[in-house]
Amino acid sequence: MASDFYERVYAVVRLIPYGRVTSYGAIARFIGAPKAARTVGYAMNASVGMEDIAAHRVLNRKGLLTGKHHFGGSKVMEELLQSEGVEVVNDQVTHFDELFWDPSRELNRDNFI
DNA sequence: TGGGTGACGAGTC
DNA sequence: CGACTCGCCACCC
Repeated sequence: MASDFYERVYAVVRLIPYGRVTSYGAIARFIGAPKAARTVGYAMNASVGMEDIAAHRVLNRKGLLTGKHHFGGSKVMEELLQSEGVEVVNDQVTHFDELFWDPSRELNRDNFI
């Protein structure tokens, strides 16, 4: 079975609203492992193939599509975001600060920890 | 068991 | 600003 850490990551990713984005670090903070942002990315890598995991809505702290190469194609991630109305230019989400969805601010931590 | 790795982030220069 | 370095932590040989 997947580790509890992975389960928490997936649980948060599943709650990212349509057309919104967040960052690996934000998820890491929310699940109680603020220093494990890299591991969150590792967990997302393992989520490739899970259709209920919107991994394309998770970016790095700058709003850069750093994980696009893990989507099977270099443009798949960008197309998924654009299909949700998220504008992407040069592998970067425009208006990232407005589209940013912070789980530790929008969610109740008590439901996860 | 030990060591390398990476879809990151923060600090420095 | 951008480019570099270092720390972090779960996971895979």
